Amino acid sequence: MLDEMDKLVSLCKRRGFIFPSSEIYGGINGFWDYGPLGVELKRNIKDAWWRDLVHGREDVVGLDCAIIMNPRVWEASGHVGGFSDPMVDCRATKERYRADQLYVFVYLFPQVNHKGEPTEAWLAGLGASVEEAAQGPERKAAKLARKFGTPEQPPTIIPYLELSEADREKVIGPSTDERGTLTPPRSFNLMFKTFVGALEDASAVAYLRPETAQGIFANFKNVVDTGRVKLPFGIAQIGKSFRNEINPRNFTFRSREFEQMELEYFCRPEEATEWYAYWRKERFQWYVRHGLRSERLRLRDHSAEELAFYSKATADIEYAFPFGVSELEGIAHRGDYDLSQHMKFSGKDLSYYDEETKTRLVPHVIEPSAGADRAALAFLCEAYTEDEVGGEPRTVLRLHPRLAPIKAAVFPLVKKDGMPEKAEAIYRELKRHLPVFYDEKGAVGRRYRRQDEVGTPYCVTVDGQSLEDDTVTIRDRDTCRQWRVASGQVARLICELVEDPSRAIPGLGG
RNA sequence: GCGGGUGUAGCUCAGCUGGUAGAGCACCACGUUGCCAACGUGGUUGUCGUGGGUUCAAAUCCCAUCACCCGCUCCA
Repeated sequence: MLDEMDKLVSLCKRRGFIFPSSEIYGGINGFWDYGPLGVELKRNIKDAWWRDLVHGREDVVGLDCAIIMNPRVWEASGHVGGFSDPMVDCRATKERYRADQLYVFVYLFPQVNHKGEPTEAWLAGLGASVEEAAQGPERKAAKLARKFGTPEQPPTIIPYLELSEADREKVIGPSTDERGTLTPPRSFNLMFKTFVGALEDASAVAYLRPETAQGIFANFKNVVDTGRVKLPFGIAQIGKSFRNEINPRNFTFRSREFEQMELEYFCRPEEATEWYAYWRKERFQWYVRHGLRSERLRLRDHSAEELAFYSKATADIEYAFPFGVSELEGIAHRGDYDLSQHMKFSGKDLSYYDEETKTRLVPHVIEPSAGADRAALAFLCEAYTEDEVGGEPRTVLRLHPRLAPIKAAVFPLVKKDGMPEKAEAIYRELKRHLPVFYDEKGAVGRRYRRQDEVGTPYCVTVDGQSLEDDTVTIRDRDTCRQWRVASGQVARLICELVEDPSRAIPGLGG
């Protein structure tokens, strides 16, 4: 029995939504390709976001930055320095520790060794603080004390990162009784590194951006100078980002190349809390409006301990995927941290002159940062449904019509009596306005089911009556109900339905 | 990165202790059919993940490698 995620992955492959990248060469971990239907779905998600956050508003402008930027951008943002935590592995037990959470306790026991020196014990403990780390070594030291006598004084405590190479060999790891099993700290930088220009030396190193946000901050002054924007205002960007994840997992959820939809909303410091509350609510509602209606959608505020040091408040919009509750979008109140950092590193003044108060200020920023691929995956998971029609099982993607890759399919009921010709004419007319699909093969029931499986919300069928009175039926994907409309009205009706499915009015005509 | 599992047709999978690769569904054509996965007939599809080794002979045994899944780790 396949679980829900397996079924969805299988459907995505079978119907052309998502493929493993470079599959004919065996694939590559953490990268995925969107097929003919997947690209439409993802594009629709991005379009919906752009339309709602940029075109539909008067206070947001768009931007499209280069993926490769001056490396100093990532020094200012903290990605080069603090982006990755160095890790230490235990060769004996295969445990892995964060190096900054390893402390070494050095005890001196009165019993002397062959050189006449006191016996040393280098015991590593693990914890976010020295106190927390102390427990393990204390226990081991107590054991040793029975053999070598009570330690002469409290232990010397050294963070593992500060140990010399030679001293590391003396350390007994938290999970062993053997010395020298810990590796040197190794850092896993999550940024993809490359070289700009022909020479592959240190001065040519550049990074693929790990987020789109910094491009917005780096262009803040340009937009203020040229965009005729006034506080409060936002700058939006959709684009690819890259993180060399240690362990990509869960289908497309954690990929090494992914697409972000980020908004940086700049405002006066005293209004920031209000705007944070606004965007926190607004972004949650956006997912609800596009079909994540169920209790599987959550809004979770970060606790004080969880907050990044510069953030005044952060909330995650989470979705209960089959593989667990995971983040779709984070809304962060980042204060003036980012602009201040770039002022410091670039030496440029990024403050804003407020005409109203006649003062200069560094705006605060609210950052709703969403993953387009994660949204696509959530919408697919939410839409995937198995139900019964006339006693037969059916797989249907109940995607919001605005997101559906194909908006309507046009069928002749059977392939004769001029029905195909009439259906094709309707198809061509519809295709001028919307992505639509024509199919005349096999039984009509099978064609309906095929469209259900890829989420096509409406099917238009030309039947015997169509040839007499020039009407056709429109079938609704979710209810399988049909109603009859004049064929000349089909295009307008489908367009309206895609924008607002609640307008469906069965009973027009007959 | 570590440990465990898996990899055979487009999808789901069978293929035993080595002996000429299969099923269901899907897909295509023709006929039939006239509104929810119908039927008949015919047909297409695979370097058995990849590379190497053992063997007269490897989907099957061994080694390596890649990918996916689960757990650990990580997720600024």
